[in-house]
Amino acid sequence: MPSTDKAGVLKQSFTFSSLNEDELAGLAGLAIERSFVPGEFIFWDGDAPEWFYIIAEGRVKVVKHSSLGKEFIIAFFGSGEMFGEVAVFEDKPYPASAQAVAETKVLGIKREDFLSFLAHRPQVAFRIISVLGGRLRDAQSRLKDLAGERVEQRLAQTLLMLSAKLGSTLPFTRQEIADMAGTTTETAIRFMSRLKDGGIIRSTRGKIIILNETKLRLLSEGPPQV
Amino acid sequence: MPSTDKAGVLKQSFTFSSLNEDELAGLAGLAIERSFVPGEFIFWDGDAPEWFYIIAEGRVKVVKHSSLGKEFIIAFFGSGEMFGEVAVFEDKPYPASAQAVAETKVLGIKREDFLSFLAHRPQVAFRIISVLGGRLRDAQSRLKDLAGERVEQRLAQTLLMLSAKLGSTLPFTRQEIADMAGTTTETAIRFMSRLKDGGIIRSTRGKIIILNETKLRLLSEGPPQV
DNA sequence: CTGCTTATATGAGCTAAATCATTTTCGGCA
DNA sequence: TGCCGAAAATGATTTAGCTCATATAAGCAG
Repeated sequence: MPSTDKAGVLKQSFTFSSLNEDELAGLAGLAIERSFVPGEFIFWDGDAPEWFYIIAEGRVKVVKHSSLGKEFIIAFFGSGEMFGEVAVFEDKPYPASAQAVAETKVLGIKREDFLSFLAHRPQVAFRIISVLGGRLRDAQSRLKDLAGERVEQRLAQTLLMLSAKLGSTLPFTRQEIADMAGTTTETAIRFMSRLKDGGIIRSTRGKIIILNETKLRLLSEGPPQV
Repeated sequence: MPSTDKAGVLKQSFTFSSLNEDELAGLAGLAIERSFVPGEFIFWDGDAPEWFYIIAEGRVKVVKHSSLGKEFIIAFFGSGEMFGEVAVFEDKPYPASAQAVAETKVLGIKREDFLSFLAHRPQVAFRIISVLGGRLRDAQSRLKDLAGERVEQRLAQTLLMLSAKLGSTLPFTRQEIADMAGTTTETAIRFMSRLKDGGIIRSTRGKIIILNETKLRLLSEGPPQV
């Protein structure tokens, strides 16, 4: 018996939720399932883009490394989200690496299979445009922050972005937050300590709970008048 | 008589070049032409996304401002390139401002008109996926640079990116380069002076000519061993 | 419970790059 | 031609935040 209901996984993803049963079954037929343990890489920056992925369960981070080896986290993805798609559409090497951060199952679809499936489903193409558009918007906003805001504001901005997506409980270490905001772990820790003192967050090891989003937003916007 | 051959402009853009004469004419019929003088804004960050734009002639920069007013240049666009599309697809306010940097003519198409045109042209949707994918890739690469590389390497990277798109003669001031690399004008000037001394670039006012791309690439990659 | 690993915390210096200030050069135009 | 505004150049000073070093605490395996 199948270990995962592939069509069900596809159905619950934004990109494919508009497909009917037959179409879902057809696409599911093209998909294979792969499992990864925490820390394992799904693909590496520079690999040929053979596969397009959808997360069935678990969590994946997409990262790039600087010339000095420092890690930058482009994004975290969870169930129903796709990744690796940019490389697939352009037929260029993956521009980043994907790494499982939890016990993770993904559906993989071969590049050519996916493209020919897509050729007959304009509505899926529109969904993809929508997803890419949203990601582009995010990326440009982060670019502006990295280029022009100070660390405090970048960190606050990062927390807000995460909470908009995941709710007020964020399952991240300070190191991960730092790698998303483009700063060091120490700086992230110091900032979080101040947020804790100010009653803006609460936290346990590896978890951050946002208590006062309004104050956090102030910090992320205004000049550092604290 | 029409001041501009609208269908001709569309035809020479990557996104629409696959359309046939009739389709081009149809789309051209939806487009209006607008002209801008250097410095004039086409839309502002936060405006409602009524229009989707294609450049007929001239040059446009897309910028975002930090909380302290510092300008960050997301991209420059020239003839045949589209901009403002992310806002249009998502029906959210423009996430950045667009400003003409030269005498510029653009074709504008109303959001709804464009979307309904697109609904019947999957091949155009694929082109758009391709454009968005490329821009997303660029943005993510720049994110990594801004977060993890030092200014020297970011500046070198910026020059390389521009030369890949425009050739070895780059019509930019040091200030513009700085605003793209996320640094200050002074720092950009100092860096350029060193590049000049090293015979890597030549330059006149407002123009930079890359003489030795190989050396520049070394600078952009390696640790600063100069 | 005990030890071990990993996250969090905190202090003290150091440095890349920003800031501030002034000067020189260029190119268009009256 | 000579003037003027913008771009480019250069020096001096300051500082945000990175680095390095060391310490405490929390979860987990045996």
